[in-house]
Amino acid sequence: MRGEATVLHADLDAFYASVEQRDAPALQARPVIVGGGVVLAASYEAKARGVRTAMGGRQARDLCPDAVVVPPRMDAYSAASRDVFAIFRDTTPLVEGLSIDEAFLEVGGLRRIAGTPEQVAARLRERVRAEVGLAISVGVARTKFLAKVASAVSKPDGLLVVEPDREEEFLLPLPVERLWGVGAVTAEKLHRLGIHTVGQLAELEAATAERLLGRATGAHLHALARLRDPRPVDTTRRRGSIGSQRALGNRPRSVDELDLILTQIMDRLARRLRDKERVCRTLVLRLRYGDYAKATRSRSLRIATDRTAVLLAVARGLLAASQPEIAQRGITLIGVSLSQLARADSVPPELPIDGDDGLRLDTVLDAVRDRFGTASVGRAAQLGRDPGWSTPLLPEHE
DNA sequence: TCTGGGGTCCTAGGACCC
DNA sequence: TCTGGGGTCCTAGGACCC
Repeated sequence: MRGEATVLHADLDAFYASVEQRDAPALQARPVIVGGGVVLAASYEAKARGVRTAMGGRQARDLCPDAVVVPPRMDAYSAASRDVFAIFRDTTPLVEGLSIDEAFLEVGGLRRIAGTPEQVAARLRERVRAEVGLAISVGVARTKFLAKVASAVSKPDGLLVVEPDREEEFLLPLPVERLWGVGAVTAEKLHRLGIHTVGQLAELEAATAERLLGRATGAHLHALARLRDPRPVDTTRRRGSIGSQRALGNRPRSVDELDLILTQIMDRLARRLRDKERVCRTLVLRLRYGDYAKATRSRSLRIATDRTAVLLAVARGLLAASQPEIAQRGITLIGVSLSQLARADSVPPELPIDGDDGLRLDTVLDAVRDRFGTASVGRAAQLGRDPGWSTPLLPEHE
């Protein structure tokens, strides 16, 4: 006995590009590409010409020379996302955000006040269109996974309900690439075994899938292919990490140049941390060398923090340790992500905040001034405006 | 294909503790 | 003194998603 189709997956269409077309009438009905070096988003007019997300800008312009290329306006997208999520939450309290432009909504309890899930979905689409000016596709199904596949199949500007007794008919003929979690590598492994459809994957023994794809991935994908997805809509999920990165191109970078970029990244990240009233305990430095091979270096602190100066000191230590490798191989990307996030108020405020064994704010300010000139001190002062940072927060062996 | 920027989850070895 | 099992944390890497 299967349950009812009460999960909505709502997914804005070509989100960044649609916001650009909404805000600039001249762009409407024209191919639009957001992002220069790499395609961040393409309007459906551009997609029709073969332009795809993550494609190199050069290739995209070759495919679609008359496309309008616009730089991303993250603030506008964040604002549009907030507006849409407000409508989600006005529809049902049971909203699980997945990314800036998509969410799951559980609407099973709304029948008496708002109608069937399909009626709720139709009204949601109308409201997003009327109040925010964007097209949104919605899939409705018994499970999150099926709802997500349904919204993807319904695009653009679609609504698709997968009734519980039609699930096999809907899912099994689809290519395995449609499974949420099957990318290029996994698809290739499956193809080598002659598996191209979800139905073929479902016919395997679970143990076979696990041997082929790894225990967790194999078991998970095999369960999805057999229509098993017990995950409920989870409204309590919070972000587990935040990060920031910069692609650098191929030219050589001096130690000072890298340090400046790292300082900017840490400044931004720590401010985001504080804005969200969160602290982090683990810092991961991400590098991509001249040959585009990736590496990570991480350090966990004894005590979670949101202090720019502490985090910057840790990041600088990791970067310094990587400097010989960077000098030898070159560097094309630097990034940092902060993880093991917790609520800021979970760290007792009386923790030691001003060590006496080095690393004082004024030392950092001096260093910043020496390196970048007095013009940078303003920002450096702001970046260290919270005086609470010290070596006691660093790992003991530092 | 000469390659963004933001995330999630899983694997695996070693340290360390009981 | 030696051996063992179980659990957690740290670090590094990889696949995948939008």
